[in-house]
Amino acid sequence: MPELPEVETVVRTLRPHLVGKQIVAVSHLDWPSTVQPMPPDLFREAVRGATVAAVSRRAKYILIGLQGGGSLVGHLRMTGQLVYHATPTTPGRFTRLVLDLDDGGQLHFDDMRKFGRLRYVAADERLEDALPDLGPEPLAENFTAADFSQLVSAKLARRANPVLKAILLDQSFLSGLGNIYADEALHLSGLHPLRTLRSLDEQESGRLYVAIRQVLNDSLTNNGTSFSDYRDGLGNKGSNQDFLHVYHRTGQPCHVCGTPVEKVVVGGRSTHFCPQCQPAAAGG
DNA sequence: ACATATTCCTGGGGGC
DNA sequence: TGCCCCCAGGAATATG
Repeated sequence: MPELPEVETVVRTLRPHLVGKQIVAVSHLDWPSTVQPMPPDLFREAVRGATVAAVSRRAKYILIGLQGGGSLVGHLRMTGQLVYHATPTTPGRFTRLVLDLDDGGQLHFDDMRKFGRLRYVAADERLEDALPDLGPEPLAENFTAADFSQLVSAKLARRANPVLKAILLDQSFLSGLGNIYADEALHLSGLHPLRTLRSLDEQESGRLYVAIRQVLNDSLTNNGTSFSDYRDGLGNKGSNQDFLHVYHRTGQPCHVCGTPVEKVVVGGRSTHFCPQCQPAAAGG
């Protein structure tokens, strides 16, 4: 599942191959929902002739800025892959969209499950209006422990008290974490996923902040987690799946204490934790 | 405000 | 071998 480190890796690997290139045609588009809400014909028309000015990331969104101010806003969801091919390549079984570039290369959007999107946002539309409400970037240099603590306080001040797993998945609270890194961050910080936000003391909040940044940075170093479908912008796997501590390790020994990893469902999401390293709050 | 269910999708795994 | 069922899950949406 592409989360912040995976999307950032895609952006970094695509950028040198896309910036300055002109999109000469949309040569394949077999799933209209991929470019919704714009009808496929209008998408082809809007994108044809555009030149890529920049490739960046906001939360789990891939932003391809175009000269003239338009943008392509991509989200890989579960199984999406945005891959640059240096030479024309026959669309695969799961290729939903192909952009032909003026260097003879192509940008393929492959997506088995069809949840991914690559939307065109016109120059006269505000990019922030095209994106949902998104919390801070956890890896931003100016995002400090104090900022995180403030974020928690603000949430609590609104009479909210979600469980930790749920709040870490809430993109409007903090952006970029998904199921893998939420579980990994809670394990690294020694916090049970069903602890509530209000139950955190200052030290635990600090540990969680450090752990979030640690698991994301570690995964970036490993080019992301290729647990199943994730590939970078050149089609290569990451290696962070070899270093996960709890995610998808149900029943296997905790790397820290040897206790079998447990799995529960929180908010409809499978949640993995070590009952020894991540004790439940006293009293339940 | 939060929890839960539903929708979108399809490959793959478990059960028989 | 081959069904059927159900699961995986990010995010939007609806309902309690």
